[in-house]
Amino acid sequence: MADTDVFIPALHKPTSLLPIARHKDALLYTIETSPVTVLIGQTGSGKTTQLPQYLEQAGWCTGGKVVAVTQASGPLPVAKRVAEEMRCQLGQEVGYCIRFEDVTSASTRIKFLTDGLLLREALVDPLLSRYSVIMVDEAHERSLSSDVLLGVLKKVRKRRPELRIVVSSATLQAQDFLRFFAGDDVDAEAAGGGEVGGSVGRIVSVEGRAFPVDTHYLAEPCENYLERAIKTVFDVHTTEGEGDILIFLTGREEIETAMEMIADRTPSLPQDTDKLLPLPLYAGLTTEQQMYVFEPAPENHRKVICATNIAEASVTIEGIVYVIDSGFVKLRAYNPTTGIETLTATPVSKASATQRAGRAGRTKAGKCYRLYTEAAFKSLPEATVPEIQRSNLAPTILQLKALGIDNIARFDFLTPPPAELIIRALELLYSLGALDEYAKLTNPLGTRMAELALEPMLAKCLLSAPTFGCLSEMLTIAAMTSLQGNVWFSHDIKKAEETARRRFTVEEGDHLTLLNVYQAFVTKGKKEARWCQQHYLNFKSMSRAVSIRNQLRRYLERFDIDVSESLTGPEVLRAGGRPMQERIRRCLTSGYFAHAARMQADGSFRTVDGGTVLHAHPSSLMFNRKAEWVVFTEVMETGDKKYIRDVTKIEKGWLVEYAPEFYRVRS
DNA sequence: GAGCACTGC
Repeated sequence: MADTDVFIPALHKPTSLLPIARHKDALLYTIETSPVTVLIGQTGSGKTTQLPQYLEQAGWCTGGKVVAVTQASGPLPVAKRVAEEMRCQLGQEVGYCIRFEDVTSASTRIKFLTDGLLLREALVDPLLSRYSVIMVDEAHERSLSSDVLLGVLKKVRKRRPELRIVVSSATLQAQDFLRFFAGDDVDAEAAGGGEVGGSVGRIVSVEGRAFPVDTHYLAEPCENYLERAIKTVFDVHTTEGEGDILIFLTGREEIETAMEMIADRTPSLPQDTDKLLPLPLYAGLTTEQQMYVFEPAPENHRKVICATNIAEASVTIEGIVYVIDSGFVKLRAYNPTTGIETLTATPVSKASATQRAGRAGRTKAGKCYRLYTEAAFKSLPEATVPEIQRSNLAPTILQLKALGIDNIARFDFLTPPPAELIIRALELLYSLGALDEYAKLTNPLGTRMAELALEPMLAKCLLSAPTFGCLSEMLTIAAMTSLQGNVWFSHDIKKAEETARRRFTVEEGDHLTLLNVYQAFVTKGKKEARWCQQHYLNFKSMSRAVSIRNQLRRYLERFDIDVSESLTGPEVLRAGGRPMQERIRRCLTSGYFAHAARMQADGSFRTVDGGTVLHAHPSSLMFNRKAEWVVFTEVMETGDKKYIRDVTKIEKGWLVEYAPEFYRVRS
């Protein structure tokens, strides 16, 4: 959760002491004379907070121009700090922009925003003409949107030679970025390291302010890293000095096991030693639950934070002196042949392992214990495979098309995605009617789908809803399914939660149930937190659904689509007397026909081609109900099972009715 | 019987 960053104590140190201050003149000179600057700046160098201020002072904001800094996540804390340093009110000279919050004004000169948002701005202003400098922060993390943004900026630069691009990166990938922007430019190809460069770009290095970290490896590979991690915790605790411990694990289940193991073995500690305080940290926790890891340990206690990858870059905790690295991370990948996403524990990259170790050296010299051998470390890949090479590219391609980039194969990707990913995405977009047979964006369907902040299949449902007469309902369903599973409160409550959920159940499936939940929330629940608590619903998620729904409604109004708000009562939905629920299910079929499956005698499902066995996710109504044909919003493979989420009953005939071509090809 | 991390004019 992005707003956890709010709890990180600000580093109120004189800014003149930050390492970057010594490089101010050199940096400004490089940016002045070179269109692209790759800034190598370690954590604690001050690059994100100081450089924008230097640029503003140096006159890069004259004539109403703006310096933009894109962040992978949570621009608010950085913007807040810079506003404090500049002694201005947030939203005036310094502002930020996230999905539902535009805290900027006419006087904003430095704007922090997410890279996804800047890409969306390019839809309206393709040359991003209000910006004099665009800094892409943490570009080495290689998120899908920052990669696409860099490709777009490369194009923009050719038509706006005065634009300055700053790419902030870790050491490892700096040359790649420079080479990318240099393109065919022979000059820059010769660019060496350090502070030299060619005509297009230069690299500037700013040292960080981290303490040394002493890294330890296992002599022999271990069989069970969880067991080994716990042993290491107790070894550190009994033999090493003060300081908290951070363990990198792969997921919630592992974290819970680790915490139990620590608690179980704590009694074996000698009476007079300090106690261990195990704390969990993963994205699935609420903001309140995450807060504990930021609080100092009570007297005579040592914190042991059991975290997922969230602690690698997104969340910073002060006071960590010992890091224990399992060497694994769960990564999402997309299989273009089956169209199924997988979530599997994978060995980390060297870059990741280095970043994890660095977390031990933020307050003083620290130690990192890697639960694998040095040989194993040496055989790790240098960097994680960039998202763009392992994602469903349908949303990305739709966006690129909307930006006027028609030839996707020739688009300048930092690293090109595999052809199969592009082909699969083009096929899907064609079958949805977003692209024509020449792979051109259709109008109005394709252009509207690209503008909606929804994944393509859902966007298609929403845009075809008026013809089914269920627009208001589909707006709600689109908002609710975009939340991705945080609607119900955690499953430890079990029985009570099941009973609560049953009140909202609509037999035809999860989508209609979610619609029912939303309608109850805004009517009976009066959008109140207390009502949510009574019904085991996540108030934050429900409020977010309201925001998303409003945003989607505004899009539709802009498309001149009539949005009359005639919410259907649950009685009508449940009566089953065909009207609304059938129209909604037909509408869902018109967008999710590629996600259809048939239930087998044993309760599992098979895809239409019969090739893949799927299981209803235990959070789905269809987990313990009978259906024949269904459509679903998501399929994910974890462990050895493929789970479908948000499942709704349909009629077989509807598939052919709404996707004749798609199903003719396959039969 | 159960999901890494972010995010969208």
